[in-house]
Amino acid sequence: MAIQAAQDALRGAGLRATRQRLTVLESLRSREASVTAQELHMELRQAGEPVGLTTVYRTLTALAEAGFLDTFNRDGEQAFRLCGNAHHHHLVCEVCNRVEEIGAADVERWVDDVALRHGYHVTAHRADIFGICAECYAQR
Amino acid sequence: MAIQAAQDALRGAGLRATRQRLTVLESLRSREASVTAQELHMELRQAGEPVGLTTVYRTLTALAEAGFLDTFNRDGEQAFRLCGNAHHHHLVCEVCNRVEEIGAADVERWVDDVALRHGYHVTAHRADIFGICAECYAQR
DNA sequence: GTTGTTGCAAAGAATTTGCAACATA
DNA sequence: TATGTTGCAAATTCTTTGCAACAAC
Repeated sequence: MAIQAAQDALRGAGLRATRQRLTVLESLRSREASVTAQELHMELRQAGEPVGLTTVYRTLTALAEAGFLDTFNRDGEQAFRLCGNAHHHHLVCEVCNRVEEIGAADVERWVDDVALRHGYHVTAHRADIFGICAECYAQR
Repeated sequence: MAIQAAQDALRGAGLRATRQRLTVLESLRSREASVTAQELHMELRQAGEPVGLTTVYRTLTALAEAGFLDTFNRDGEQAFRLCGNAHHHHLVCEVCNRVEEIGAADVERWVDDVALRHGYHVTAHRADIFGICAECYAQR
């Protein structure tokens, strides 16, 4: 995502393209792992591009609501990761927090089937696999 | 779960069968929805069987670790629900928090398949469907 | 009796809110 | 310039811990 693209993305979501938001987006862009607000805030501070903790929280929440970020629950703490806009599922490394998006037509079929049988009106679903990636596994 | 069964369950997990723990188990027993520690604490207080909030937290955590409870993340707050000991997935009503356990052989196959292809060593997986149950949907 | 458990009060940690200064469009 | 945004400090909320009294085995 170039700076231009990031600006467009923000504006598309009705958000002003401020330095802070662009900084957050840029930091998320090159990242395979998910991050919490606290982690991101600290990293930006150490990188000399400080953004207030409050702003990090607000930015991550806004981006997630706009559909730019996926959210994960990491031991009570909320973690975020940039994602495409399409629906997908995840393969998460519990050691390095890397997140891979995986397609899952099989799962979609299963979801529809189960909901139909139980008379539920589906609003969302989630299918994540947690494990240790090959790299982290080799280092133990 | 009779009182005797509850006592056995606790002892099996290396936990003493105290009044508080039996009260919590009994309250979970007849419940279709998940509950948070705060909710359960309040309900017990109103029911005239008070258990300290700290104890509710500790009991729910211990029971979950022992495999008696499933845990859910309800908007940042942790919710619990009694479950069988076997592995399973969930169909969750977002209005009344009712949780139905659903088998998912299809999902298990998908999990193994994806992990294999990505070289991951699976530690856990989760597949939940969120929606509105027929009952709640009718009342809107 | 010994050891695990309880529950209060206090501490901790993540997240949200009020509000005045400020930046974007 | 008008309105959205920032960031500090303070408030909230969920959860955990220290510790002395207490209950289960």
